[in-house]
Amino acid sequence: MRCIVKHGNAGVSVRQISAEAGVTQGLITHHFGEINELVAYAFDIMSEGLLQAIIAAVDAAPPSPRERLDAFIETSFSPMLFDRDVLGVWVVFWGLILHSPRMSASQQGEYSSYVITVEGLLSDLANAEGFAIGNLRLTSIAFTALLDGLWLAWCLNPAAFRPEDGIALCRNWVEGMRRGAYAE
Amino acid sequence: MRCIVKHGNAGVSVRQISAEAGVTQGLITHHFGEINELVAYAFDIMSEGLLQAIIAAVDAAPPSPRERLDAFIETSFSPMLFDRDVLGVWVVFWGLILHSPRMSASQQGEYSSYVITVEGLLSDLANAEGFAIGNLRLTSIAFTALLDGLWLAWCLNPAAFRPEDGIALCRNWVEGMRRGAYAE
DNA sequence: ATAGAAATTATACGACCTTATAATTTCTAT
DNA sequence: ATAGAAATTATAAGGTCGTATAATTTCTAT
Repeated sequence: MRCIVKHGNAGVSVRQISAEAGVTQGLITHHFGEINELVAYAFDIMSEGLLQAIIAAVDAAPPSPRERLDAFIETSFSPMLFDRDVLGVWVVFWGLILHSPRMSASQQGEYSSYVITVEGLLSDLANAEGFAIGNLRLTSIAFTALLDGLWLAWCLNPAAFRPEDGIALCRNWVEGMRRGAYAE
Repeated sequence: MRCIVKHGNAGVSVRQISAEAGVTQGLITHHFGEINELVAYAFDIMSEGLLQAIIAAVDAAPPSPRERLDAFIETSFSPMLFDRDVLGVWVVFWGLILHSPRMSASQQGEYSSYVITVEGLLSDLANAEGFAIGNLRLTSIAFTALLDGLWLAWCLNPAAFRPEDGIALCRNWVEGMRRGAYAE
C-alpha cells in the first residue's frame, strides 16, 4: 500500500513492493503466486481495517442513536480516512475491481458489510426519533454514496471544501431524512 | 479511451493506443511528446463532452426549474453516463489526477464547471419554489458527490440497485433540500 | 512541378515488468 | 544434533514499456 501511495498504479509491481519491503522478488511470488493475489489480499486487509476502525469509533461513542451516527460521520471525515493517500490506494483498487473477478468478489462482500453497518445506524435513529424510512437499504446506499462522493471530491480537489464542511453536509442529509424525504 | 476500457490502467501505453488507432508508435510521440499529454488531452475531451451532453439534455427539457433539474438527474443515470465502461475510464483518470499536476489542473477546471452548472439548477429551483439554501456552493458539491458516489457504487456492484433507484434517491435528496434541510 | 514543411514510419536502446527455477538459509520436530 | 520442511535468495528468460533518431511519405504553397 505504501508503494501505491508513492507511485499510484505504477507502484503495483513485484519489484517495487519487494524493494519497499526489503525482501527479494521471488519471496512474493513464493507466498502469493500471482502478484494480483497479493493485491487482493491487501485490499481485503485495508477494507476490513477501515470498517473496523469506524465501528470501533461508533462503539466508543455514547450509546444514543444520534451520537453513534454522529461518531460515524466524524470518523469518516477524520484524517485516518479522509486522506489523499488513502483515496489513492482506493482508486487503484477500484480500477482493479472493474477488471478482476477476484477483486470484484472481495469488493462486493466489503461493500455489503459497510452498507449493513449504515443500515443499523439509520434504522436506530429512525426508531428513536420516530421518522419513517421507506427503503432502508436504498437509503443507506445513498448515504454511503454521499460519503464516498465527498471523499473523492475533496481528495481530487482539497480546495473545494473543508472536512468540517463535509461533516455539515452529511448532517444536512440526515436532517432531510429526519424531515421525511426518504419516507418513500 | 477504448484502450482504457479494454485493459484499464494497462491500456494506457503508446503501443496499445497506436495499435488500436492503427498508426505507429512514433506518431503519438511526435504529436504529443509525452504519453501523459495525450492522456490529459483525452481527459479534457471526455470531461467537456459529458458535461455538454448533460447541459444539452437539460436545455432540451421544458423550461421550468423542476423539469430542468429532473432532466439533469435522468440524464446522469442514462446509459450514456451510468455505464461501467465510462467509470472504468474515469477511475484511471482519477488515479492519474492524484499524481499529475497537469491532470489535476484540468480536473479542477472541469469540476468547477460541473458544480457551477448544478448551482444554477438548484438555485433556480429554490427561487421558484421558495425554499432556502444556506450555502449554494456547498449544497451543490453535496449533490454532485451523491451522483458520483451512486455512479461509483453501481458500477462496482451493479446488483446493489437499479438506475431508476438511483434516480429516486436523487429525488429524495432534492425533497430533503425542499424541506429545508440545507437552509443552514 | 517542385521545394520545403509537415506527417508518418521504421528501427533501436535501455529500463522495468512478470514469472520460473535452482541454490541457499532458517526453522522445527524428533 | 540433525534431518527434513519451510522460507528465502539468486539468477535468468522473455516480454512490454517509453522514448529517441533517422528515413520516408504526404501535404502545401508557390
